[in-house]
Amino acid sequence: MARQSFLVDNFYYNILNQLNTKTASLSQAQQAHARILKTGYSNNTHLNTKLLSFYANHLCFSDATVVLDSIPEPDVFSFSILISACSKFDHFNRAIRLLRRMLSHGLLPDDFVFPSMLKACAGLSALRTGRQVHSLASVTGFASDYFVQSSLVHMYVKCGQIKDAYEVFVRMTHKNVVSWSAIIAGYARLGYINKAKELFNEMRCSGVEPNLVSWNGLISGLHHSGLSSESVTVLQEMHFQGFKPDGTSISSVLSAVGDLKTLDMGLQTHGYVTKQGLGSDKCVVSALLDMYGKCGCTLEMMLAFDEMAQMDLGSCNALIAGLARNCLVEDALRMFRQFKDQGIELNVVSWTSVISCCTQNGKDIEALKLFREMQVAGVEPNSVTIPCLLPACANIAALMHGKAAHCFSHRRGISDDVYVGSALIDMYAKCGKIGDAQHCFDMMPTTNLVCWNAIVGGYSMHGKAKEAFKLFHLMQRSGQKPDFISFTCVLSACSQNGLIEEGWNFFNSMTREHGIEVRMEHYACMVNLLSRVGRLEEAYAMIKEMPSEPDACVWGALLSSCRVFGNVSLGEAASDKLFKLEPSNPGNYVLLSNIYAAQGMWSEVDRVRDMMKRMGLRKNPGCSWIEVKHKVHTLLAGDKSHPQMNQIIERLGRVSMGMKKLGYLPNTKFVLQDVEEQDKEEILCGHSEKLAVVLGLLNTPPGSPLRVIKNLRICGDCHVVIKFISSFEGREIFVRDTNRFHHFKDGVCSCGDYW
DNA sequence: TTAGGGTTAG
Repeated sequence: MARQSFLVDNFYYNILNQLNTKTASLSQAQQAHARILKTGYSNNTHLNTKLLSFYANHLCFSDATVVLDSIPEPDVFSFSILISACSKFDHFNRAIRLLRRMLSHGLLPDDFVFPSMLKACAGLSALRTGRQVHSLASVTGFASDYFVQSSLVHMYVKCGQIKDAYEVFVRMTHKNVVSWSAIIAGYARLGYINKAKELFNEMRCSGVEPNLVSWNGLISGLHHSGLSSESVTVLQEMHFQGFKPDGTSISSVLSAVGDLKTLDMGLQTHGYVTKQGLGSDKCVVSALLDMYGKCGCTLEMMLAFDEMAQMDLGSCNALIAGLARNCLVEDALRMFRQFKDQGIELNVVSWTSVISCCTQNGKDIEALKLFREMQVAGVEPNSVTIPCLLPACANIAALMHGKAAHCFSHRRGISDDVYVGSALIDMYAKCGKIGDAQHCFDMMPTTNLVCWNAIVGGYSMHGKAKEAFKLFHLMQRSGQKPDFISFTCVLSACSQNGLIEEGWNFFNSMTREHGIEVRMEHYACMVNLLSRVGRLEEAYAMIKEMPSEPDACVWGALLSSCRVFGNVSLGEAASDKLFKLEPSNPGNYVLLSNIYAAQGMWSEVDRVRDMMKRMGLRKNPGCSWIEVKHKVHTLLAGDKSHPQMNQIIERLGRVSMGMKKLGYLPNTKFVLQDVEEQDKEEILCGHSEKLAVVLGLLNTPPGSPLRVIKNLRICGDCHVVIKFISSFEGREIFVRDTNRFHHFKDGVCSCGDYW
């Protein structure tokens, strides 16, 4: 008996020794686990607790869950070990799932579980769950616990609910430097600089001296709220007060300096980093690269990267982002591949950076390929990756890929994220599925400005002005103030629908009622609106009164309508400006040429062609064909015995010959047949600039009937087409290029295989 | 096993 007891004790201590968190390896722990199961010790509370703790602190959450599952009646302590580890290592969703499980066992959290739970809610910005945890803490009497209160302040701050945070804070009977720092950082993070500074002084008056963390909280808070120059000032003040900036202070400030693009200060800070020996701090180095990248100093950035003492993933990511930021797309992709080939374990930030780089530079297919590669590499996309990927789906109308990303977000529990939700709304709207966009919006538990703008913009894109206005007003009633983007959306809806009165109301209320400065895009919408209804002179007057020099969008809007309404003189005026602003854009020349063609001014058409030749631009024969065909349409609709008819048909023949040489299909006969049977009209063109012409054909004045186009086959810039889907309601549209095929019918898009 | 500050992706 005594011998057996000795063996048991020996076994027990051996196992405990094997589970010593500091010295044991994972395989040792797994061996110990196997021995426990084999020898029937799986009911031993002490051993199970040790195992749980080991697995949880080594991030082996699935093994830890197996242990928890094996405990017949797990107690609060078992749960709290796992929950606190999940919180500590940022596995916040898992922590919340565990709390729910714990509650289902009839167990209530204690003063150890509550802070971990609140940290998880803070990390996820999960306000609703955070409030539930707060209620539970009140009911169970833990809401007055010192640690719980500090965690509550932090949770509300991270969820952007500063009033709730302050309410908890003022009720705290014992405020220490931790709670003070949390509330100060909170106010600073939300941009309340005066309140943050006031609280900072109040803390000192109450006898609590700020520490380095308090200062750093203020600095980073100000930077995050966009008050970068204030954050630099606070750093200087902190230095003056005798606090030596550490790596944390410098990382924040370097990021702020980058935003301010104050290279001088960046160089000085770099000097401080070297002098203080902070160059081995990984965050500081990443921030340094980021600063150089933001200041456009890619060479200095590369140099700083090469000088790095130790290879660091964060710095690799900062380098990729810096190259991408400076439009060095190929370099960014090359570095990414190089890091991968070197065996550096790229993380979600690396993959997201490079995907975002592709999406923002027109490499949509590449972005989708990288996303797939990322998943094959076993890197889990997150709530930042999805909003970076979705624009690629939207740009090429890859609805199936978009839907897959939606399902993925749903499975991973990130579809509630405001950025994911907004990107989904935008993707569905651009793929012609406004109903699905609305559904996504309706399903969002919390909405912010970005979500509202996405849905208002979606309806606007679809030409559904009434719905766009309704949501715009609903947004304001819900307490969300509109910004300049919201106004661009509603003004765009007005311009698409020729709603002059509403357009002026929105335009005038922007500054008067909302204090929002009118930007170039708002003027472009108004000029577009006025010109599309034929008020070309008014549009021109507005352009002349603009406070800043109009850009190509503004002049382009006028020129397009000049073509529609056949206004030669204004068209020439707009073209003159556009030729200076965009000398290499063939679309502008084509539009002017169209205006001349519509008037039978063929010598002028030739003059434009010569201009293009001189600029080295090739006018695609497809444009000429459309241009002439348009003229034939117009004439046949009116007087078939028009005196210019022969001239036009002759020209059409010449154009057709030119097209034939280049492998284009139509000939005179075909076109004339086509004119007689307008329902069978088919337009073929090659590149995106021609697409503008095709769309221009459809861009008839509001109120006039749109010509019916049954089949529209376009090769090129699909994104532009998708924006116009609403105009094609009830029609079939084919969008093709060498890699893919899209078919739109009744606003529904189906795509062919990509690769 | 519990609370506050940092860089790189939107």
